[in-house]
Amino acid sequence: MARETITLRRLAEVLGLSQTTVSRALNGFPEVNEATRARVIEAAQRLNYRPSASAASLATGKARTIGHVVTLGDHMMINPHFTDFVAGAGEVYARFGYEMLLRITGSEGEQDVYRDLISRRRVDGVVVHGPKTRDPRIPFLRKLGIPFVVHGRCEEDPASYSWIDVNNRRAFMRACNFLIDLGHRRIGLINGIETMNFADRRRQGYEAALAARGIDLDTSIMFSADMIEPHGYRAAAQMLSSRKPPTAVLVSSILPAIGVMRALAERELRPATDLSIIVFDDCLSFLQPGNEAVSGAIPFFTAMRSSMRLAGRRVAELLIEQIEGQHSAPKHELWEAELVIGHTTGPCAPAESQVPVRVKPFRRYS
Amino acid sequence: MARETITLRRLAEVLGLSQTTVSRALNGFPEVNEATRARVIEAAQRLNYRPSASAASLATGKARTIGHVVTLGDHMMINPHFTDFVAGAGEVYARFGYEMLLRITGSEGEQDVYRDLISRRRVDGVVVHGPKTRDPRIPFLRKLGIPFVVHGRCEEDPASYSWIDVNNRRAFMRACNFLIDLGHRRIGLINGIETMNFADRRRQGYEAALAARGIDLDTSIMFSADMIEPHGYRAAAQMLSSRKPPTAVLVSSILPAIGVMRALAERELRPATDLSIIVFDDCLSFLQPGNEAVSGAIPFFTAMRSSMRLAGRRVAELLIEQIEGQHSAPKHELWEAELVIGHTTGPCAPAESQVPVRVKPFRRYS
DNA sequence: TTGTATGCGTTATCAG
DNA sequence: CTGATAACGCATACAA
Repeated sequence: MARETITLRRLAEVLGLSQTTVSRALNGFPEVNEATRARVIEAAQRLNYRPSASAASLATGKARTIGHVVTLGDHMMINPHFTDFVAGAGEVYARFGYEMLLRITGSEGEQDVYRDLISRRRVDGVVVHGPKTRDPRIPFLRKLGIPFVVHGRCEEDPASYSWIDVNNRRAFMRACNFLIDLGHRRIGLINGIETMNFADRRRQGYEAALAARGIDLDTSIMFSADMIEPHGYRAAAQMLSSRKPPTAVLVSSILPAIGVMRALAERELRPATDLSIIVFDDCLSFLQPGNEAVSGAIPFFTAMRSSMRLAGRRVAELLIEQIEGQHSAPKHELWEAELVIGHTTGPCAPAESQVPVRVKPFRRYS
Repeated sequence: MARETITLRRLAEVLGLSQTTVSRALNGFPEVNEATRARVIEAAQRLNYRPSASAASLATGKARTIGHVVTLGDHMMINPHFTDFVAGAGEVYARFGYEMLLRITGSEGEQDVYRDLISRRRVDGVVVHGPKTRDPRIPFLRKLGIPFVVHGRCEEDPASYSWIDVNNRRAFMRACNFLIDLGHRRIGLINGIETMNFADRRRQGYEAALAARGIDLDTSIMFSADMIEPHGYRAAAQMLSSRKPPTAVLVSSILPAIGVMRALAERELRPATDLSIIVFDDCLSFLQPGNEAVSGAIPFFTAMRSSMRLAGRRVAELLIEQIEGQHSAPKHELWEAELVIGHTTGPCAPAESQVPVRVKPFRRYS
């Protein structure tokens, strides 16, 4: 029983008006008589009129669509952090009447995907996910002259485009200092893939903190791979089985941190007591009891925390501004992660510790 | 340096041909001279010509886009299983030249979203995610007369539309029988939200298996909520703290199962030994070491397993068939989940067990 | 305040 | 094998 689709022309016929007037009435032009406008709107609703997206797009030159290109990781997987980011962006798109286009792609020919999206005029702008330290996509998109916002940033010429990033370097420096203050001296690192700029900067923070306290690096307790559970498990298993296991570890995502927990359980070891763990927590919704601003209860993991969902929202807002506004200067936001103390950190065992330390759970450091 | 976008007309001018011929050459019409076709293709590539999506869509009436509407859960979250599904679907879309449109929505006014998508002709078809036992979306979409495929199915009139589903009832029956065979008599259930048809059917399977072996239901060890980590944790914590904890538990997703592990660790209990766990595993990529066909190694969790990614692929294929083909009859596929034995199941402790049982890990039952 | 005429960039019909 | 020409459904400059 599909009712025939109703077009602007038919709607105008029915109303005994011209297409122009109907179009203007519907699009809120001021010069329309309020009485006719009311009539038009009523009829449009009654007949369930909706303008054809492609016709509107063809006429205006705007697609009212934003592209997200997600690159499948080593494990042919979509980064699960993407889910929450997209949820945040989606809210904003809904509010402003934009659609979200998703392209899944392998790592080869990524640029072609962008070019394709742009030159077929399917999107008005794109969001760049997971920038590498040097990422050819950015100069490429700049050359194309299309609006885009980067979630994260690159090292080259970051002033020339809009981005939103977390201060990853400082976050890991801080987390590391916190562990050192607890008396830990042997601190492992389970990082993401370090061609990713965020992971690279996290390692810098870790190294800087150790260096500042005169602790030598030990690459045998530094790991880097996709942020998935098995990576955390394997890295932890290897460290815990070594002759000189670390007393604390910095983990780049809550997913590998779960793997660390598994490795501990397998050995009947306990977090905090036997191994202190701090994770970078993007507030993955499927691991949190509530929404992004997890409130009240003491979280399980001690974490540096920053919300993916919020980032998604903000990136979407910036991009829409850029698309609709006059060409303003690029904008940047550098967010500080919040340190939240949970149940997975504690003082270093006396044997290795220099000073006994006591910590109250759940203090927040701005 | 945004090169001016090149249109069919300009391309035709450059070539000294008519738009018609150029269009035909590019779209592979047989009546074009192969020499001219080659010339056209060469020029198109050189000038980087791409047809405007909206113009093509307007002319053909096809959007070459498929809509996915994802409803935010209680925790404002996107179901993480969605990620892998979408990765599978995306592969197929890429292969057939379709785009994927994603709409994030709250639970209210879901139907409006579909209506909007369809009547603005933004999509040629939609995928229905997470059908409830009675789901108004299905009759609604049928009435609209638009192509759609359901991932899962509803109870009402399932023959009237295309779907792909896992035999959830049998999967849980099988898992439950396996536990009973191991000597377990007190088996808990940590289920998804039971207005979802898949969760409802899983409970049916669980209940049927118990009933068949003369074991009474005990609602104090049956839980139902969003499939997230904290749900598994809380349910397990509650059961383990009770006077008569279960010796085994059936869990609806690997995420709450991780929560169960946390509850165990907290009490210094061990999986298999102290509590047997079987999970329904959708092969979430961020928890697996490899791709969907996790090969070789013994998995940690004993699981009923079915791949989300494969389901995404197949659903996309069916939908495209339906869009492009002649109106064929609805198709249905009911997949059987595979039982894979990992490290989280073992015989019931002698005190309660009737027969001692020994199990080899990693046998697969087709 | 309303209407006419034209263009947006394709595809498709019908001649040649 | 190729080319005019007319849709497709909307927006908008210009006219009234």
